[in-house]
Amino acid sequence: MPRSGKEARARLEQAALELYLEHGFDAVTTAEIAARAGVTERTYFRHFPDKREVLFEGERRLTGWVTEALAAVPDEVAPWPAMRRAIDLIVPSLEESGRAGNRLAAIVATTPALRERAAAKEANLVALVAGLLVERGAPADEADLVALTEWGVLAHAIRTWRAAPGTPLQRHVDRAFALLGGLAGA
Amino acid sequence: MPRSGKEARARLEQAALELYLEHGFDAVTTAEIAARAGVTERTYFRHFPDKREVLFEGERRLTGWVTEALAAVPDEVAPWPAMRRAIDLIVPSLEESGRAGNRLAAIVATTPALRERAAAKEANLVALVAGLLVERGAPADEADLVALTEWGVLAHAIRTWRAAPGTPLQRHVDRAFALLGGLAGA
DNA sequence: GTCTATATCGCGATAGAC
DNA sequence: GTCTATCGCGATATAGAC
Repeated sequence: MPRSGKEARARLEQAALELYLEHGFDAVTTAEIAARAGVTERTYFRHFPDKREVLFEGERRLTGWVTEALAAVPDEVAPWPAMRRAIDLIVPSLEESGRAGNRLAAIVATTPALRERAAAKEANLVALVAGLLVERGAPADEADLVALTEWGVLAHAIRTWRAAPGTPLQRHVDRAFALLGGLAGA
Repeated sequence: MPRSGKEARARLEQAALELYLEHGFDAVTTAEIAARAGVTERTYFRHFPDKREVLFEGERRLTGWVTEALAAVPDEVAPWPAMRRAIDLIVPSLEESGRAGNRLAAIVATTPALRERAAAKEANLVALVAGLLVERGAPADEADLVALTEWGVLAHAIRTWRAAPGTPLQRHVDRAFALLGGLAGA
């Protein structure tokens, strides 16, 4: 058996995803996940703090994308358009991970405990974005509002995209921003 | 000891709030809460599905306020201004429950498990609002975006209000909407 | 109301990896 | 040899079944 932590971690992720899809989140025990991954239950908890977290590795990648995207926008750009540009930058990555995202969303949507975790992750992301905007020189007040609103728009666009996957995500994003501009500007 | 369910429930709430404040959420067991409330642990779980929910009774009241407020706005009013008016209607109630809200926010902010629950509650509220807007005749798409954005603005205003409690909440709300209008409209 | 499953975590020992 | 991941065992508390 390979001793490298990475492999064990990857096998645990894979095993968890399969089992959760097969039997539903609630019907699966951490012991079963560990068994399928070929490690002990104790090892599971060394890699992941609880039964849920194993599903949110993709979310960690997302935080990386957001950070990079915002860093790629010149500091002179004001918070609102800066975040707007950052969103355009991460849209292609989001579009690529569409399949995996859908599969995950299906499990999460049906399980209250997972929806809680997902909601918290999103809140953390918004807080992260607000912090990054403040680092760029934005007032805390404005940074908070911009992060909250624009991330909300992106999340909304992703939802409408899932409902109409034929259209590119970027189109949905543009449409959502235009709609909001018309509503909030008046 | 009164056997009426309501009283027991209220004592459980009180006991939980005290114990969580005294020792922190993690250091308190449901058995201790039940003991202080003078009931058995089993009774705790009859009233609340888990260790966290006992803290979110206020949130339930909030959903009631929101529903009533939206119902009080004539159906002819378009989604965005309707929600805007509904927010103005619930601001006084929010302002009254300011103290309790602050005490609760302090516990929640320091405990990841509670922040998860709070984030999920907020997401549920947004979904509820979107549903109500759809019932009023709004397209699902627009309803989702309006609920998300305007509730976000309100949440933002509550945050800035907590940071500057001298100013009335309504002032913070108006300011936040004006700020968003300037940002998103351009 | 009792009983039990199971998620979570602490600790000392062991065994691959470098 | 020194890490560091894993193992094996045990303890506790939440949550749900009967």
